[in-house]
Amino acid sequence: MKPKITLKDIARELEVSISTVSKALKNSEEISRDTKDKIQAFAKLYNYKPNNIAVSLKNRRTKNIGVIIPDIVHHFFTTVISGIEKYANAKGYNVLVCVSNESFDREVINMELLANGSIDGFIMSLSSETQLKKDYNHIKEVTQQGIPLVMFDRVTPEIACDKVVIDDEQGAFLAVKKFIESGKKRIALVTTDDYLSVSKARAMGYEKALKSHGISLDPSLILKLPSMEVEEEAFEAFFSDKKVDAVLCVNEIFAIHAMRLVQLKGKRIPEDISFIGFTDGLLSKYAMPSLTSIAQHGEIMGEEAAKMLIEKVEIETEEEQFSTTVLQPTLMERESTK
Amino acid sequence: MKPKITLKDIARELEVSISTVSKALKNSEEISRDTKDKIQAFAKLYNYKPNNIAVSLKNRRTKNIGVIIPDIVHHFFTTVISGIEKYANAKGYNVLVCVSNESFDREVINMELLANGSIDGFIMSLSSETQLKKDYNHIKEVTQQGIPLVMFDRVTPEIACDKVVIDDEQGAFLAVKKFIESGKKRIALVTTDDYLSVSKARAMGYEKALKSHGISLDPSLILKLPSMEVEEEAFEAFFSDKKVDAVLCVNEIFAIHAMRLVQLKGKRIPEDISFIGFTDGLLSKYAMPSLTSIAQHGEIMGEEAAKMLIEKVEIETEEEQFSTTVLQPTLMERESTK
DNA sequence: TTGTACGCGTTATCAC
DNA sequence: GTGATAACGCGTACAA
Repeated sequence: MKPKITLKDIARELEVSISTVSKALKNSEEISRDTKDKIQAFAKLYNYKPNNIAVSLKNRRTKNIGVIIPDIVHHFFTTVISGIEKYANAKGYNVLVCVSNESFDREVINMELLANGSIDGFIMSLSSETQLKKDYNHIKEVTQQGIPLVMFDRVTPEIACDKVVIDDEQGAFLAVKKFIESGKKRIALVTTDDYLSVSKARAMGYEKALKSHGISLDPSLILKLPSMEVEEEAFEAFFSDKKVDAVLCVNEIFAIHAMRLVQLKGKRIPEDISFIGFTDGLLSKYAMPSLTSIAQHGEIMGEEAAKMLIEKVEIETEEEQFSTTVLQPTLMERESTK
Repeated sequence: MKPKITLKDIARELEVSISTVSKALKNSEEISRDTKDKIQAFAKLYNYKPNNIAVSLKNRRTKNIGVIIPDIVHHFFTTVISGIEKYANAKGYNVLVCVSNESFDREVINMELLANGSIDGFIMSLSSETQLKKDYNHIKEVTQQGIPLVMFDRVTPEIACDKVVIDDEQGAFLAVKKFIESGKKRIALVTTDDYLSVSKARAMGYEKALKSHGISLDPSLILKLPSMEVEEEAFEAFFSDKKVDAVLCVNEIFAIHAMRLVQLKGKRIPEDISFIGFTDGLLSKYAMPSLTSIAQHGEIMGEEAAKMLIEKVEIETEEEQFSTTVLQPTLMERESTK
């Protein structure tokens, strides 16, 4: 009920001009000690704070950064947001989060909305639908307008911008290597369709690791799900059918699910069958048995992305110099392997 | 590269006035078909979109809503955000998420920042530190400025505003009732210190259920942790010491942890000891055995909060009529009870 | 030392 | 039918 006070209000009340007030509050040398004191005291009393919107309009800088992610319920993305928030807040930026919900349309709508002045730059990870359609026009428009963009995790070579990813291929490689070194022979891969950039890279790491250890690839040991949804029957069929002694899953949910299934069938983990999953989240940590997993270091990824973005936002030059930061995954060994 | 085009640019290019352009793009009747066509075509060609910041400044409406949560990595809060986003986006609002990280100072900073014009209203859940300090001045200031506020989950009677909570007491009551009806006698409670509003309510439901079934309260069966961090030794001590046949935990992490512990001690779940946890998240669903839990319906909570907020934001009247929506928790029965 | 004037991009009112 | 003007709140170059 006491609306925010403006420069104008102070000026009227103290019978000075608006610019005097403005300068006084910035402690400008131009203004006399006396008037400064008077104005500053008054401003503090009424708790004056400049209106962000007006400042944004004037500076053409919002101090907001827009984050577009496919999903907020997945642990990995929330850790990335944490990292972004941490760095951005420290630099005085707010974070505007929009969720595309894996939908191309929502991604487009959100980006267009935010691009109209609400933010100084974007950090985003592609929705699966976008990766499927391979339609990146909405993103190209944004970059053409000169709005800085950093992509993370789910990226595409079609867009020239800064990127932060983990070495997914290397992550899968490490996992398979671990299996082989502990004597496993029939190593399965549970993944999603190749249109997801990360799944593709992980599949490549899987193949490469087998090859480099002289094990030939058996395509029947690869289970490809159409999306990130767990499909009960597919799992059931795959695991009753195949004889495998190790399983690499592209996310922890697949892994937990599969572990459950084989345990119900009376197999022991890790003696009969070992498991490794991507995404080192709570599920991995608290699973029974706990799941060895490939940490994607989401928080670091977020910090790094925010750092890259803010650098671009605050720099003046027009030079188009983009870089890709590749973070190294780490294998977190737990009970599901040995 | 090609900076955003403005009304002024169009006006200059087409040699008409700015106001003509503005009206033409709003399809005003005042403007002739011809000029409208010309202007609209030009605008579409150059992909004109009004600048949100300028519109906000003019309307004193940002179409942004600020969300302040203690933690973004916890599943419950992300489901709430999902619900908020869903409803808010449908109504044309953006969601600005800030994380207080359970810190009083960050909560204050974030609120003050957003309150200076960046948002039309707040949705928030108190940080634990704020509940501990019982200092709500930053929130009072915001409401006194006339900024609408909806609190959810962790609320306080000290602030007059709309609220959405679940009936935590009832949730705990349901859980304990379930235990008793399946023949359990020595029912433990694993909770946090009382300053967390929800923990307090849950403890009350626990006591009430025992009492109403003629079981006397045994304080030694209550384990109080100082925070939401798992304290290994405290768990260890509690579960080797006490003889209990059922455990209610105020969050799923406590529950999973405790289940792990007793399983390693050779107890069978649910035959020897049953478990129920709050927060029906992924951990509950995928635990071994899966955890019976009290669903807090975060998404519905978020939608409801967003609905209440946007109603207040869009209504003109000054009447101070606040309401509290109490959602009913649901018991999701899984393998950890029977 | 203080005040005037202008611009950021938009919209609404009023005059021509 | 079209355009000029003021206003939203702020900051700053320039004038007094």
